[in-house]
Amino acid sequence: MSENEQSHETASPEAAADEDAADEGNSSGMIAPRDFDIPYRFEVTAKSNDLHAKYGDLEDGAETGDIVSVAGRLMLKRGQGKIVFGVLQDGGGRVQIFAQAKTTPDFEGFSKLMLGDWIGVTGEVIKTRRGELSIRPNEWTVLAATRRAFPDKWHGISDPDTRYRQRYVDMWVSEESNAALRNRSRIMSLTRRWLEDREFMEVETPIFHGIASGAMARPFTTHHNALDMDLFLRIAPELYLKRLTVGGFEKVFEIGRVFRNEGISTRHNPEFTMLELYWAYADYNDVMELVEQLVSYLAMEILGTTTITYDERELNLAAPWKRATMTDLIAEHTGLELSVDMDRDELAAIAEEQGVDVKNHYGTGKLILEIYEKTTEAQIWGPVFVTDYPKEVSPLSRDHRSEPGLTERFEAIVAGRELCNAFSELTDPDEQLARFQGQEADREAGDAEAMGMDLDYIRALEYGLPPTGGLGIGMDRLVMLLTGSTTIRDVVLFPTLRPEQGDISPVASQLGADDSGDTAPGSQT
RNA sequence: GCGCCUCUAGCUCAAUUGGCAGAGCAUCGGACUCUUAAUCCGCAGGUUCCGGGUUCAAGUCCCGGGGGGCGUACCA
Repeated sequence: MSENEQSHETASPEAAADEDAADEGNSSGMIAPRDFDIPYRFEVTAKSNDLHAKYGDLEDGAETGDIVSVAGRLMLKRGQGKIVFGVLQDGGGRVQIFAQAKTTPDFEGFSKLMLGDWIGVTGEVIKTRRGELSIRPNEWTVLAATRRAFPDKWHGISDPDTRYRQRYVDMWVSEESNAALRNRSRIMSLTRRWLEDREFMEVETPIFHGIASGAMARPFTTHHNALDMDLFLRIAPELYLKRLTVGGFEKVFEIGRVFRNEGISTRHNPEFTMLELYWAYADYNDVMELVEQLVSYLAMEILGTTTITYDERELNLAAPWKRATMTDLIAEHTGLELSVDMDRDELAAIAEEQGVDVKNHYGTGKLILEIYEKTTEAQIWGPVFVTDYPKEVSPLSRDHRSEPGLTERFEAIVAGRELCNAFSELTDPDEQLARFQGQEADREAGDAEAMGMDLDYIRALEYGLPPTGGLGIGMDRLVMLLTGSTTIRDVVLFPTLRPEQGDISPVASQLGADDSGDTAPGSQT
């Protein structure tokens, strides 16, 4: 690139003499428009963290003669008369800009930059006498002039509402937010590569489903006009992925958004990211090994260790993880020896004693699950593979090879929370049909989350599904674990919130009052 | 859904029993050639979330509404 493209002796910002705008600057946090020539591109040759890595050992006062171009946001500024110290933050970190009056073009303009302005700086890598690695600008240019005051340079934003609504600011002023969100991206990327290295193939299945099935949850409903039909946003990709196994894709996975119309909490966002994986010829034991290896690999890559601290407690993610059956864990935590073969009413009485709200249609399997969730699950720090779930609560899992009434299903519990759900898949169409019918009965008994009957899926099974191990991992929760986040909103870029009311943008308010109300973009079709 | 908590300047926070709405940072003006949240001097900045009520007087108390947080229920 030529010098002309990125460098112009920056025009002094002619603050608009508009008095309204000036008033705004004080009362609303708005900054009057400033007049800069903004280039169309800027050639960056160095990132701050690379500079620290390369030049960290320079002696105080050293000059390198090396010219670099950096770009980012001006986060701090310290005027010192004929020197201005700026701190530029880019995608990697921060580096100081050492601007002297005698060497800096338009020094006056530089000293008037606002915190939050984007700038591009070209200059020599030096270390100041006081030992701070710096760029001494030969050229600089504004890349974006902020129209809004940045948050407190020390405290940042603490109001959670503002952090989630204005993530684009939170990301700059909260290092923890920034790191967690970047690590989320790395975890997704590492997971994909790890699976691809094991010959799993990534696929994309429909998000619009005619039937809400594959999990137990309330769906979101929408409508397609041309087909004049209601559709559900998927609650799980499971049944489509197993159709692909029927179709001969032996190792498939999907990482995608699923939608559940349920409560919002520190562990729940209405849309969240699920990894599902199907592995022909494998069983749930194979899947357990895969999970513990994947998670310990990710911990090593992200944190450099498998011994992590979460919620102030230590957690060892190194493989292999403990395996224990649900009933053994209940016995361990409560002393209760339970079995799906017990008398239903006897079990119901025990469940009531444990505080379970027993419904009439609950069988022994559902009662055991309820007792487990009430007494045991949250107590498990883990990681533990909880195995052998009752058949009654596992409509897609294959019967246990040796334990009647149970299935070959497991969940991994880490820090008292479900991290994944997996099983040896049910492959028999007659049995699957019977399980769906059981779900229909539950629905009629008032269970709004019962699984929908999917006859095309039954037809697919009629063509033959080989033995298959399947897995679903809540990726948001995995990211929480590996980033130390105790709320899912800290690992979701834009968590679901109620829409904001009122005057959000003074810039938009300049539009005619008639235009600003209910005419949302896209509302006309 | 329900319960508890919370909302004050652009940001972070004060304001005693109900008694003149304040500070730091940012902004604006000034000083300063090695700062590190620079420092120093000065100016300005408010629908105390919204709407009612009680009171001589409401940021504060009461009622209703809204946003958010936490817990709980459902769930991953």
